Amino acid sequence: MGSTQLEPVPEPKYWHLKTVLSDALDSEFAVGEILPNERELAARFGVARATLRQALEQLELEGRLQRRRGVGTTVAPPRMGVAVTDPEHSWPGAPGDAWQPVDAAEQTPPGAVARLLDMDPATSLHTVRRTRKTRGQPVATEVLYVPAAGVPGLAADAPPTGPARAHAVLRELQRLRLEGQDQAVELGSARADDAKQLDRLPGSPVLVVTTRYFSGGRTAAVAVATYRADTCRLTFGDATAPAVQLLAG
Amino acid sequence: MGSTQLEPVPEPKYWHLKTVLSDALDSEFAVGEILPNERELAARFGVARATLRQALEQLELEGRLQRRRGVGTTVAPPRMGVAVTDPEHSWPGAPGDAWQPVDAAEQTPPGAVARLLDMDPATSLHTVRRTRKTRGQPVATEVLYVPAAGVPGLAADAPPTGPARAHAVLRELQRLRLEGQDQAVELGSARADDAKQLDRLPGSPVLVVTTRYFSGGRTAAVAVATYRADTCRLTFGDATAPAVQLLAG
DNA sequence: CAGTGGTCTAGACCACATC
DNA sequence: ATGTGGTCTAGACCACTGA
Repeated sequence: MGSTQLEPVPEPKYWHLKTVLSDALDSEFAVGEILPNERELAARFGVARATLRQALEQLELEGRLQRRRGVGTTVAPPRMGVAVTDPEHSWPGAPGDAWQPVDAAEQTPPGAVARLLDMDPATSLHTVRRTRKTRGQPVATEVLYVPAAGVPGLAADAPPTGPARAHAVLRELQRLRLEGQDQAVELGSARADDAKQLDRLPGSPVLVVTTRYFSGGRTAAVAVATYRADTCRLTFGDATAPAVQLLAG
Repeated sequence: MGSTQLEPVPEPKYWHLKTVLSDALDSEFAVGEILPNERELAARFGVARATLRQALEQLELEGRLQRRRGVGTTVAPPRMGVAVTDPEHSWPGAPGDAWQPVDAAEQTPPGAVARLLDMDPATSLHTVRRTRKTRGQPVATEVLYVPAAGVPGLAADAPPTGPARAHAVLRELQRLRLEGQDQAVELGSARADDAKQLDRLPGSPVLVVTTRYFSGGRTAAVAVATYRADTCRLTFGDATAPAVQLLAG
C-alpha cells in the first residue's frame, strides 16, 4: 500500500480509494491481518476520515474486510458457502440439519407472516427460534412459524417455552407429509436481536431467506432465516450433481 | 409524519429515525409518493443531514425507498419476486427464459471464473452478455462464460461480436446434454458498467447469483448474474409445488 | 435555471475491547 | 488508560433532473 496520494480523477474519491485498497488487499495483506487504523489510513491517502470510511464500508459489504469496534479492521477470509436447501427437502429438525433449536413459544405472527400463511393475524401460532453455526461462527438465525392447526398432536403438557418445547414442535412436524417447499432470498438489515446473535451491529446487511413448507395442500409452516451477508455465500444445490455440491464451501 | 423532535434515547439517532420514518411510510404515504427533501427532513427531525441520510440509506437497502439524484426520494413498491432457477433446469437461451441476449465476444476470463471452470486463465472463452427486465424495469445483468472446448460446433463464420453471435453461442449450448446445475447467492456492489445498465449508481448493493452448468462430467458453463438488491426478491421454486410458485411475484 | 440527492471536509464525542 | 471503530455535526461544493 505504498500509494501516498490519490491523483485527481473524475470518479468519486471513495470509489477510487476502494479499488486502490482492494488491490492492496490482494497483493500485500494476508487473511486475518490488521490494517492501519482509520485515522492513519485517511491521513495516508489525504482524505477525510468519513471518505475513507465510505470505501471501507463497501469493502466490508463485499466481504473483503471485517471491522470490529475497539479492535480494528482485519482482512476477511473468503466467504463460506452455506447450503440453504434442506437436505432432501425435509422438514426442519430432520436428522442431519444444520440448525440448533434455541427456544420456542406461542405468540401472534407479524403481519407479513400472517399473509404468507394466509391466516388471521390475531391467531397465535408456534414459533421456534433456531441458530446455525459454521466453523464455530454464528452465521444465521431463524424463526419458524407453525400454525397450531398444523400440529394438533403437540402434547398439552409440553413446556411453554425453552429448547424442550422447540424439540417438541419440530418432532410433531416430522409426522406430516412434506409436499414441497419454496424459497426466496432478499437483502435486509439485521434487527437488534438478530444482530446480537450474529455478533454484528444492528442494521448490518443480511440475506433473508424465506421458506414455505407445503403439506396437506396448504402452507403448513414458514421459516424466516437471517444470514450474515458479509461472511456467507448461500448455495442452492442440485440433486443431479451431488458430488460437485460438496466443493462449494 | 407529525413527529417534529426526537426524544433522547440510548440507541443511535439514525436507528431511531429509521423506525420513525418506517412507521410513517406504512401509515402516511402511498407507493410512489415523494418525500420532503433531505434538508427539509433533517430540519424537521432536528438532526444533521448526514444523520438523516444514514437512516434513508438503510431504508433504501431494505427496499422501502428509492432515491434518485436530481429528482427526490420516493416510496418504493414492494419488491418483485423474480424466479432464478432456470425453467426445468434447462440451458440459458432455451425457449421461454427471461433473458435477452445483448452481446457476445471471445476473451480471457477473470481469475475467479477461471477457477470455477478449472481452466487456464490465459485461455480465451466465449462470453455472452444478457439482461433481464421485469415489468419494463431492468432488474439484472449477466455474463455467461463458455469455454471454447464446450461448444466446438460454433460456426467459424459466426459474427465476432454482437447479438447475432450471442444467439449463435446459445444455440450451440442447446445441443449439449445438461446434467445438472448449481447456484450460489451473495451480496456484492455494482460495478460501474452493471450499475449503468441497472440504472443505479456504481457501488449499489446487488445480489450476485453464480450458476454452474454441468455437462459431460465437467463444468461446461458459468453464469454470473447481478440483480438489483433494492427491487428484487429472488425466488427458488420447487417443482413439487408449481402452482404456488406462480404466486410468488 | 432552481432543486434534488451525492460527495467531501474537519472536526467532536461516544461505546467498546484490550491491556 | 489507551486505542479502536461508530455516531454526529454544520457546513461546502458537485452532478444530475426537469421545467
